[in-house]
Amino acid sequence: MICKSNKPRNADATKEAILEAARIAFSEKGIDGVGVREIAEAAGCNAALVNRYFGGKEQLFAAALVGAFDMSQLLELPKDQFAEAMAAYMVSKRTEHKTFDPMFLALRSIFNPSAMELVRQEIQTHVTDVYASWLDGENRQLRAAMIGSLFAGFYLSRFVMCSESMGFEHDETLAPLLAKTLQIYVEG
Amino acid sequence: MICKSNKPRNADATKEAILEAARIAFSEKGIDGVGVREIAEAAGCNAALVNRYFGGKEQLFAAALVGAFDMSQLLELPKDQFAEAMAAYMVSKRTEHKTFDPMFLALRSIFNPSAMELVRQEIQTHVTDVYASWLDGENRQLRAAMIGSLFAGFYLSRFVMCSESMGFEHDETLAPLLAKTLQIYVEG
DNA sequence: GTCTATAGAAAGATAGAC
DNA sequence: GTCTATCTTTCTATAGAC
Repeated sequence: MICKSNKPRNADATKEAILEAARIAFSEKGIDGVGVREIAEAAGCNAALVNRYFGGKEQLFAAALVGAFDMSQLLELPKDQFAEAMAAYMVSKRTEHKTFDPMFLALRSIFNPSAMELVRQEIQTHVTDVYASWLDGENRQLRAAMIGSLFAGFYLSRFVMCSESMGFEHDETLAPLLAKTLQIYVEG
Repeated sequence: MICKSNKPRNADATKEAILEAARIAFSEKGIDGVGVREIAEAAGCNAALVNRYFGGKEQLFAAALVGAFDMSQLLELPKDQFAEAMAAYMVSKRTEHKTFDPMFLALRSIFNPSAMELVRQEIQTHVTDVYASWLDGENRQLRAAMIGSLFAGFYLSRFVMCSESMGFEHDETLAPLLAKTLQIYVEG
């Protein structure tokens, strides 16, 4: 039996283990679909420590969200290659169980009002604003938001709803369709 | 005080009241965000009747989903007017509290595995298949799914996440952007 | 630093009274 | 046909032992 008696351990290590377990659990089930007991168990510690170190479930979610989105990779490309590259990235993306997935982290908790506000701010600052300042021309914020919106809809259809019509066997026709769409938002 | 003693009422009327209350409650909070007690209260009856008449919460959700999607309006248009008309519809769409909204009904419950399966089938049959058979050319299923995906992403950004960048003040620039995107899927 | 134990609230479902 | 009462489970959060 593990974790039965008081462990002589490092608080930072425990805190990090809880955070990592939370990122995975929230990605998989959303903030309302997982309990602190479950997260604590995955982290190999007691549920009381979750509240001890993070103050509560909502604050744990906020901590899990910090730095989740990193857009730097794709935005290093020249603008005339972006649409095709992002389309290729989208169709090649796969999801695995029991892993941290920023898009799932955001999507699966977006209907919880408190979590939604946290997600909204994080995405605005670390996704939309970043895309907007990378774009040229008019209506950058709007076009940046449309890129994010397209990605979210795609994720929903393909990985959440598991629509047959968007299955992996259609990747070769899907990619150019996505690229054309993205090109509209890049051009403005 | 209302509904305190046994009411001499019609079972069909009660059942219908529960169903209507469920459509609104599920649209607003999703299947996991609302309890049967709350739905029963809105319907003006007792919580026990929900299970009595529908068998349980999940079956109530299934009943609420039946016939929720009706795409016939937009598909009466000629194909060369569709993209613009649908874009206009999308930007003009508003949501009110305490109303039945099919898109919210689907979206807000899609992360519940049982509800997701029901939603998936309903959308496949009554949305994607309908669009697909209306479209011409190759890859109809995929293009139809992309139209739905775009709509879902738009709904998420604008009405769920309430992104500033997609606020109503941008409708005039948003509409042509959506229309161009939709035109890609109509043309194929 | 970590755990046990429990308070307190809310949920889904059901048996049975009226 | 409708309601009351209750069983059972599950959840967040916390007090306090070790």
